[in-house]
Amino acid sequence: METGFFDMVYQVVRLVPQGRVTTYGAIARYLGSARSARMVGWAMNLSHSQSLHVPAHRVVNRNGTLTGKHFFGNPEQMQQLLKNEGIQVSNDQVINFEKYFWDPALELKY
DNA sequence: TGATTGACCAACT
DNA sequence: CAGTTGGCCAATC
Repeated sequence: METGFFDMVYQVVRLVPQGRVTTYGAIARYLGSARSARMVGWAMNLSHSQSLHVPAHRVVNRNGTLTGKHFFGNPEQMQQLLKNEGIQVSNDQVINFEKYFWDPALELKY
């Protein structure tokens, strides 16, 4: 098996608990500070195209902004999914982002 | 096959 | 304070 960066990204994102969110940078940092957060967004782009079960709506940028909302069926889809998990979103930003933030480096630690 | 780009982030100018 | 640049990996042109 090729242990590509993308595969690891998918693994981590899949482990994000419901009602929690993480960031591109946090994932990238968790996999190795030498990596870059750009790839995480790339992986998400591919994940939507392919039939991978990745909750991309739980991944936002470090500011808590829904940068990838436009990549869902409808831009409202991402916000609705988060809201459905009990996360309030206003103006494309997660309310109390720090509170819902799930850092793999802290929570996962593997 | 080389160059470009892409859902980011932090540092620098 | 806003715009630019470097970094990193993989896919697309």
